[in-house]
Formats: sequence, C-alpha cells, structure tokens
Amino acid sequence: MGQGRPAVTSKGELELLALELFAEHGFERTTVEDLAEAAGIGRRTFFRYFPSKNDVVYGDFDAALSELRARLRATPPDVPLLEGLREAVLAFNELPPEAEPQHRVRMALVLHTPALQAHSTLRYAGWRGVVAEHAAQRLGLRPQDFLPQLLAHQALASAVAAYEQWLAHSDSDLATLLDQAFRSLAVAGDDAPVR
Amino acid sequence: MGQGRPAVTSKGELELLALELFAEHGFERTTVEDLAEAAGIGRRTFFRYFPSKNDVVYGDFDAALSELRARLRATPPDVPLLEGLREAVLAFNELPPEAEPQHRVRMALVLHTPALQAHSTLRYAGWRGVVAEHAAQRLGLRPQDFLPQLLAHQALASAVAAYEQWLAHSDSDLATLLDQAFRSLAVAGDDAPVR
DNA sequence: CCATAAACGGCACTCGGTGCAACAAACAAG
DNA sequence: CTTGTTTGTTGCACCGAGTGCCGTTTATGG
Repeated sequence: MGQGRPAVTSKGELELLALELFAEHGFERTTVEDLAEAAGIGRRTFFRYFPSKNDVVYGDFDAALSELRARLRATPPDVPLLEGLREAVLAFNELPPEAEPQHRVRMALVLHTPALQAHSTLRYAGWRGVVAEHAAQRLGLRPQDFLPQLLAHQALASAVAAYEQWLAHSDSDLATLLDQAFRSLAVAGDDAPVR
Repeated sequence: MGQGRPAVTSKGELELLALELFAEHGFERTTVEDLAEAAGIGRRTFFRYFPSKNDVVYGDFDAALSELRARLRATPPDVPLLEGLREAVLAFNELPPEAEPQHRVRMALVLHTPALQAHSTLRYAGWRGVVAEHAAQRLGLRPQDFLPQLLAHQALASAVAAYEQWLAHSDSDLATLLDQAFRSLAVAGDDAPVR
C-alpha cells in the first residue's frame, strides 16, 4: 500500500510555534494566517491540523483524559471516592519541575484569554464526564444522575480555582493548592451519600 | 435639549423575538441578519442593541447580579456564610410559576448550545465576582484570595449542576435541587476556615 | 425654519471557519 | 520508467460574526 505524501509539519510542532507567537503578540492579535505563514503552510492546511485556532492550545487533551480515566480506574475500591479522586487529580497534575514554566505559560493563556476561557468550557465537559462516570460507578448510580454530575462540577471548579491561584502567585505550589481545594469537597462522603 | 430620534425597538423586544427564532430554528442556524430582518432593523443596528449574538440570551444580566449582591448584603451577620449564600441563591432563582416555561427555554438554550455554553463562562465570571466579594468581606479576606475564589467557583458549579438536572427532568423542582447542591458545600465552615 | 441630539443603517473590511476541487509527493506494481 | 493509488497540501470562493466610518433620518427645542 502506498504511503502517500508525507505531512509537512505536525500537531506538536505547530503547537509549540503557536504558543510562542501567542506569548509574544497575544492570542487575539495572532491570526491563523500568521500561524500558517510562520509554519510554512497554507491557511487552509492549518485547519487540517486543528479544528479551530482555539484548539491549538490544549495539546492532546483526549490523551490526557484517558490518563485521568486510567488513574481513577486504578484506585483501589477501599479508598473513599473523594480521597481517590483527589489523589488521582494530584498525580495527574504532577509534572517535572523543568516543564513548569511552559505549563504556566499555557495555563495563563487558557485562563486569562477570554476566547480560550470560554472555549475551555467545552473541553472541560470531557473532564467532567470522566469524573462523573467514575463517581457513578463507585456510587452505583448512572453518570447522568445528580450526585455524580454535581461532584464532577464541583471537582472541576476546585481544580480551576487552584490553577488560578497558582497562576496568580509565582511562588505557590500547584499540588498544595489542588490538595486544599479537593479536601474542601465533601459532597458525597461514601458513608452518608446525599440522596 | 433635543431628544434625538426615538429607538425603533428595544432590547427586551428584540430579545423576545430572538428567543422565538432560536427556539424555532436553532441558535446556530439563525443569523444576525435573520434577527435584524425579523425585527425590522438593519444588521448594523442589531449590534447597537447587543454587543454580540450570544449576548441576546442573557437578559439584563448586570441587573440580576446587582440583585444577587443586594440579597447577599442583606444577610444578617449572624447567619453562617454558606447558609446565607444558599438562601440568597435560592431566593434569587425563585420565579413565578407562569414564568417557568420561558425560563426553561432560555436556560436550555444557554446550557445546551455549545456557543452559548462557552460564552456563559464569561458571564459567570461576574457572578463569581459577586460571591467572592461577599465571602471575602465575611471572612475578612480579599476577594482574590484563595478561599473566596474557591467558594465562588464551587458555588457556581453547584448552581449549574442543579440547573442541568432541572432541565433534564421536566418534573423536578429547581429550588430543591439548588438546595441540595448548596448543602453539599462545606468549603468554608465559618468555624474552621480552611487556610 | 434651523440647530442639535440621537438613533439608524449602508459600506467596506477583518477574521475564523468550511466545502470543493485541483495538485503534489511518496510508494508499489507492472 | 510509467502508471495507479494513497494521502497531504493548497487555492478559491464563500459564509457569518463583528467593527469603524460616515452619511441619513427623525425627533425636540428655540
């Protein structure tokens, strides 16, 4: 079978390039045409790599979700739901210290750019889905039931609040903030589940 | 002083008309031009009434925020923070039974249309601001501190989860769901505030 | 009747995003 | 070497949201 014409660049490469341009000139003022030109591809081709300008920023989000899902699935059944969730999210957000500056830039972009802030909501739906599914399974409920959904929403809220705080203080520790945020959740104590 | 040419329509009128068209043909497939034409105004004029197509759906959001703020301010100091917040939000979301169908349509539009779901995030920021400000004042902290922000995020998450559940079940009661959602919050017990 | 204030709205433009159809580059089989 | 197939690239034309500019309309007040 013929292998066809090789791709001229890659999602990863394009993403790095875009993050640079966004950081330098701002997200809004960088047009798709700028990105395409910088990458040496046509405007039309850019949209073969990413469905929208917004999507450039989120890396491989689906892969990340799969990882979170796997972590949750790996939680021993005797660990309380909220505790396991907290641990999974903490582990999920752990990253090598040398990757931190890059991550800060990316998250600052996501959390401080209106267009991306808005777009994130759509991405977050997937994250909530993973959490709700896990919670439902642990609680013997369906993912669309109130409790799993509520927990997923609150968990996401906690994570986002932690991230915002982390971004606002360059000396803060993300893990500590996430830990604090998730410890404040008591939605569905496994003992006394809210009906 | 001359009063100038009278407006040909009004925000409220335009909003009603738009909600009808959105409900009938869908949000995405209704263009601004359609709205303008139906309202008997020019496309350009539409953007004098609303800064964007998205914004048509949110009614007078600023007024609503002011109302919430007022309710929170009116909370007696001896009522615990979370309790007062819950009561304020419940009261805020109370509406006459005859207004419910309309409210359902509007909220379904907001929560089920991707573009609006995304855009809502930006509107919600104001809501969170009001809550964070109130919490900060009650806790002797600054609005941008972690605890008020965390609480605001979690409170919003609770409200949205309740609304989604409400929309999913035509026989459900919004007040009950909101009450349940907010009772699950224990972030900042006034006694033992998380530091 | 004229000045002024305020809303209307056409025009042209930018930018994100899409459908289509032509083209280019790789490889494999003859 | 040629030809066919596969797959990626790209230009073109188009749509819809949103904006800046500027002339026009319609009211009121003198």
